[in-house]
Parts: sequence; structure tokens; C-alpha cells
Amino acid sequence: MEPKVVRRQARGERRMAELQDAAAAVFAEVGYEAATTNAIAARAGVSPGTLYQFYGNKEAIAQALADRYLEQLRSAHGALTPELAHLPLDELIDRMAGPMVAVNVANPGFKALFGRSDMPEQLAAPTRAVHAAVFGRIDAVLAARRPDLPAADRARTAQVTMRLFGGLIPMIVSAEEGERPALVQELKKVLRGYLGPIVG
Amino acid sequence: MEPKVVRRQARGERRMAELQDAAAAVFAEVGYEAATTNAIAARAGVSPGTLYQFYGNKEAIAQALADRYLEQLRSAHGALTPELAHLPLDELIDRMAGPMVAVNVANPGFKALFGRSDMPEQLAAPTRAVHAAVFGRIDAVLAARRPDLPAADRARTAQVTMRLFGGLIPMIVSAEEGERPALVQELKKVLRGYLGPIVG
DNA sequence: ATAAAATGCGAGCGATCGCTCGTGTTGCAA
DNA sequence: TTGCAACACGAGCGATCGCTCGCATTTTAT
Repeated sequence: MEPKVVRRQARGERRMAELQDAAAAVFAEVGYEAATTNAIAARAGVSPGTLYQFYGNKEAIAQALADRYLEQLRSAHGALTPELAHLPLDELIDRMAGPMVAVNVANPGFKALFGRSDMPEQLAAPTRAVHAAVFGRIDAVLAARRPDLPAADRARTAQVTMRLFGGLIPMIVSAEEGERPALVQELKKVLRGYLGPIVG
Repeated sequence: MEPKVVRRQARGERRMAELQDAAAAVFAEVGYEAATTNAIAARAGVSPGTLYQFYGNKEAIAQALADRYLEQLRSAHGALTPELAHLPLDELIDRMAGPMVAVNVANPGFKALFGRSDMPEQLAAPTRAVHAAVFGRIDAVLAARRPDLPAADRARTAQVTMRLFGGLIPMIVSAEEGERPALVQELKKVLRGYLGPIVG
């Protein structure tokens, strides 16, 4: 129907970034459902109408945040390619857990948005995208280290590993800053204890 | 002010149980926020007015479910007292994980309600009650096995253990029934790998 | 300079939802 | 049987929220 191409001006790009920042903050504070679009607009210092100038609906804002999240994950992980997969387990865990924790600490709103299992149907798509990306990375590393492992077992291990991150990272993010290093250590203990017998 | 004592009839008690069942089902399907009180009443086959005859507001229904959950946890764990704490680790894990999984599989709505970290303020109280109860059990077992462990370390270990359950149980609950035993095995691997070096 | 497009505003519409209230029905006690 | 309390109904109130729309202002293109 309508490609609806809009030639953005520099001001528009800035506004969109401001709106994303505001949305991330409000989502982090009250969660997706309780966050009102008017509150997001107010936090960004604009009117509701301006928000809808750039984002067609509330879900589109979440989608934009999901994209930003994926981008940060990618750049944080850098080149997490098969060559890294053959490092000693301890170091591999450091390389995976470190960036994962850093990205989540820097974006306290994301887990509140995408870490839940009972989310509204409208958010399922961006959520699946984030999960699929992380799952793919873990699965690839497992495949490189244990090519003999049946795909079903590997998938199950990757799924469990994701859930371990999903369970422990919110705890780390919400902890006092001073307590965080100890909790990150616990996360690594968990990963080492679980993955050691499998890919150690 | 008003003690507001109401002499319940047998029919009323039955209605309250039906409403709790209906609420558990609706909460499990769409989550707490998206669950409407009218939908809960309809699911129970009664009018909205009847629901509010027994529960003052939406939160009171969640509170009743939290109470029921605690009750089931207590009876499922049976006598999980310090004497059990000195069993071999594998068996101890079986005794803790088994009932925990069973209760959650039998009540698929509870984790959807009380397992989230970003819940509305009104639900914080019942959530804390459930968490405190589980935390207390785990902490007591750890204290019995490792009396020398500093309280801070013990608390951190108990907290992490809770998060491991919190991360893996939703996966187990939502899995196909045939896949569940394998996932429960993974849960036990995780617990063994993490707790082994600490209280093995 | 002028038109067109992009940006910005904010009152308020339409829909939803938690909850109420007036009224009618059923159960129990005396 | 009679009277009161518990139970039940369901239309709809009041508040909230996502989103719209008419209009004003700023930027860009010509």
C-alpha cells in the first residue's frame, strides 16, 4: 500500500534517540505494561503527539529498544567466533559472561522487558529475536567444542544456559554495586559447574 | 473500625475455591496485569459482582493464591528438617527439586505471578512472603550442612540457588510433558554443579 | 521568497478495566 | 412461616490509557 517513506531531519533522529532513552528508563522503572506512552513522552520532554510522529504505537518503541539491545550485544561480544570457542572453559565463560553482564547493567530496562515469559502477545516477536540471537551464539560455541554432541542435547544445554543467565542477571543488575562482583563470581561458578562436565 | 465478620455458607466456600481456580488459570494464560477481573468471574461462571462479594479487589485474589501456594509448598516438602540436610547431596537435591517442580507443574500460574521481578507494587507483599519462605528453607539446609560458612556467603548461595530454580522451573513447566524429565535432570545437574563444591 | 515537508503541540476520543450498587434469589435460624 | 443474612446478578460509573487530529512552527528544497 503505502511505503510511507519519511525523510528524517537531524532533529528527528535526535528526538527518536531521546524517546528511546526515555522509554528504556520508564520501562525499567515500572515495566512494559504499566509504562504509559504519555509518561514516556513527558520523560523525553515532548508531547504525546510528537512521540507518535516517530513511533506508530507502543510496541514499536519496544521493538526499537530490542534492536538497540541486539546491536549492543553484538558489539559487546565482538568477534565471538569459533576460534574463541576452544579457549579454556574458565576463559570462555569470562568472555561470554562479562559482556552479557555489562550490557545488562548498562541497560537495566531490557531484562525487565524481554526477560519475562508471560509477556503480551504483541511483544513476542522482538523477544524471540533477542532470544534467538543469544541462543544461536551459545549453540554455535557448544557445537564447536563438542561436535559429537547430538543436536537435541546441544539445544537443551544451550537452552538451560540461557535460562541460567536469565535467572541470575536480573539479580546482578538489581544488586548494590559493591555486591555485584561477588554475584558475578557466583554466576561463573554456576556456569562452570554446569558446563564443565559437558564441554570442559 | 469494622471487623466485617461474614458467616460464610458452604456455597460461599465453594465459590471462593472456584474463583481461585479460575484466577489461577487466567493468570497462567495472560499474566497478572492483563488478567481482567471480569474474565476471572466469567471463567468461574459467575458475575463480576459475585467475585467482589468474596474478594475486595484484584490483589486480594492474588494474595489468596499466594497463600494456597505456600500451603502446597509446605505440605509437598513435608518434613524438610535439618535431619534431611545431612543426606548425600544427590539425594538432598532430589528431595528439594522434586516437590518444587511438582508444585509448579501442578500450578502453572504461580511462577507467572510471583516469579517476576518487575511486578506492580501492590503484589510485592505476597511475593515477598513466598520468596522468604523458600529462602528460609534453603538457608536452613545450608546452615545445617556448613555451619562454618559465614552468614553473608550462605545468604548469597541461597539467593543464587533460588534464582536457579526461578530461571529453570518456568522452562520445565512450559515444556512438552515428554521433555520434562530430561530438563529436570538438567536442573539437578545445575544444582549439583553449583552446590557440590560448596556443600558437597 | 515561497511552497512543501517535517516536526511539534495538547485537548480529548474511544475503548478498556477495576469496581459499585440496586435489586433479586437462596439458605438458615427461630 | 417469617425475617435476615449470605449469595448472585449485570448494567454501568469513574478513571486510565493508547492514540488521534487539527493546527502551529521550523526546516528544507526550489
